[in-house]
Amino acid sequence: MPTDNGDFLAHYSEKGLVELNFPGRHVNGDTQSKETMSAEIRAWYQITRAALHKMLAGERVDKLPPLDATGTDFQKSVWREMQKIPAGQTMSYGEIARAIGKPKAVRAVGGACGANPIPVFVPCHRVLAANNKIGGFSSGLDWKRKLLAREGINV
DNA sequence: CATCAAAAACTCC
DNA sequence: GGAGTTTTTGATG
Repeated sequence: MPTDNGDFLAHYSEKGLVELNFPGRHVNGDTQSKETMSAEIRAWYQITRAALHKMLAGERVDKLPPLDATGTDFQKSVWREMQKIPAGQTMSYGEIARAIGKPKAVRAVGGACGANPIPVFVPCHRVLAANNKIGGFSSGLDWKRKLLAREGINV
């Protein structure tokens, strides 16, 4: 999946987008050409690519493919909560923890963010530490800063 | 399978 | 700096 920032790699199941990888972390082996994909996945691919371009351009994304992220109940709660963060805004790990009803699970929230298989669409980059510090990012802090800058957020 | 220990992208004093 | 909370993960019996 080519973008202005490199080639992303998407994984799909029968139910939707399972995983999205940043450029440079390619695990080759079981990639498929567009020709051998089902029509359904080709459609998702188009939507995914369009949404990705909008994200990288800092525009609001109106359409996303179905997401089929796998994880524990706790992780899915965290990811669901993060998807509710509007573009251009941030939350702290503590706020996420409160939002899912476990105010003291802040540390665990950090872990769930790190386990997020679909960065950008599940906007873990909009989650900062409590004192407005950048925290960490699984695919590199450069990406986090870049994505935040695109949305007009400065750290 | 059940249990235990250790670690984590945090927070608060 | 250091202690505290929750969850996940890998080792062990």
